[in-house]
Amino acid sequence: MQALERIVQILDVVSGRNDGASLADLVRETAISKTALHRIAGDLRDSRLLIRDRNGRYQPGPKILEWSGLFRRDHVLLRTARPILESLRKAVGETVHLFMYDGTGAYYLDQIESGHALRMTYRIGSRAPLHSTGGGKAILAHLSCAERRRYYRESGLPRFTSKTITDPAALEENLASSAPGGLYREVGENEKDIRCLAAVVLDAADRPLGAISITVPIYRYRECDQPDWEAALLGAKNDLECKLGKHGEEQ
Amino acid sequence: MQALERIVQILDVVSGRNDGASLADLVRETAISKTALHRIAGDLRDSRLLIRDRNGRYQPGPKILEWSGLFRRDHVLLRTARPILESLRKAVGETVHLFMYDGTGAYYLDQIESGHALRMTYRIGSRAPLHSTGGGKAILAHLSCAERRRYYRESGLPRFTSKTITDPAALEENLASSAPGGLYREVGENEKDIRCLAAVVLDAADRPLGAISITVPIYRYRECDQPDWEAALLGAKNDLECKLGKHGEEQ
DNA sequence: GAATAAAGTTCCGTTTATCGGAACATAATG
DNA sequence: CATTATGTTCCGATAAACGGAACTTTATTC
Repeated sequence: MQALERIVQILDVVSGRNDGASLADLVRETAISKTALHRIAGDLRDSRLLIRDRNGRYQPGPKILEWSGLFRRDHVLLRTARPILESLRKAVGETVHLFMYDGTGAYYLDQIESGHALRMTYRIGSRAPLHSTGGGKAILAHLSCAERRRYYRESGLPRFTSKTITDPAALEENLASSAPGGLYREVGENEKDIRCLAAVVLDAADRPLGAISITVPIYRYRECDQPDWEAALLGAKNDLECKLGKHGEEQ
Repeated sequence: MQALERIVQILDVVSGRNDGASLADLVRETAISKTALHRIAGDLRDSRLLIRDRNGRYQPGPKILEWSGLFRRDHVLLRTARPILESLRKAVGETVHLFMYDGTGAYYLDQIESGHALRMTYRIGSRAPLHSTGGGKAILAHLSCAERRRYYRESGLPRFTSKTITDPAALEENLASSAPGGLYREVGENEKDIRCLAAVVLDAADRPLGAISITVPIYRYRECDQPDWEAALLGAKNDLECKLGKHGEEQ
């Protein structure tokens, strides 16, 4: 659908800038003709997906908030996980993430940032690679072999840093040698100088719903914290799985 | 644009339900053919605006979070107002709202709910009528006569309750007789048994950016609270206007 | 577990919604 | 005041989207 691709392009540009985009900006940053942009932007405005500020620049519109507000309010995983993430964040003092797996890939569903000035921030809703992030690896390890192979093939295991594992065989081995308790480590594979500890979140049928992770800059990492973090993370994982009805019908 | 209208319809239905929508649900709730729905929903999935859960039902996709996350992070008015709304909510103990005016209408930009079981909840991002809500009236009163007349004409001043003011002349008079300090009252005009106290938020050129309001169920309203609320609301309004750079270049 | 109904998917000729060039209008810039 | 950048309107051509019909798969009923 051509129209949709263009709509997405436009909204990506507009929401990716701090102070919106003018029509000319859109002409430069997309491959869409000025005429079409003018028309589509007008239509997006009618649908309240865009608004024009007093300088005539296009800004994200309230419709997006409407959709996402409902999203946030009603999303079971998000709503259930929030308080658990908050206690985890409080316990470890570092950025924690909630990943969601949707059958083809994972994305950041929620994030609570560390209090430190230097912290890891990703964009909520953006894609997380499965092979180079802690949460992604935790999920990958709990897919069937067939699904894993399909991911290897379709993604091509792109390299992000010098440490990214881009060889399927090496990745298989890495996944098999997980940390105690079914936790997964990742050291600089997705982003230089960042390490990550993650646990998968499974449903009643042991299929991965997503993952929880703790992310920390490498220089702030201390070996001695590790046991506490592992315990806290495992606690959070179990807590969340229980609340989602995995281990018997509680709650 | 037909495609866009359909996309919006589909996402409205999907995000308006608690547990997503099946294709058949969409066939029932929109006037789009099954074939087209199937195709468009597939395209929306490719763009990550929808996902399919394990029951095959369509759910809002991460792209929406991505767009709205950026929206929330970067929106000046929202970010600036948040802490102010929080203290206001704390001071009065009732639901507070932030309205934004975008040149043609107003919408709920943020909301902090009261702790009470019975509270007023609107959907963030949804439209707020200008003539029947406290915040709307505060904004309306600060538009030029021409803009106000245009709104009367275009909206037709629809009636929501028996108390809604639907006559332009009566509304003009109502707006002229505002409460002390430039505050606006609304009693059951938008929703039965709900009353509201609101203040406009102006920019450096005295044009309305939006409004702040306190909303309370009529039975919980006590005359004696009024002076405190008025003071708190005026304080919040001034605070916000200062932070936005109205009264000289502070901050 | 066969029969029936409902939901989901694919195919393909038709049509209409969208496309973009060109010309025009308006606002910024030097 | 000339010049350039930006925003807007018009309109015929075209390909992108449309929907009916047929088909497959999944659920429901007896």
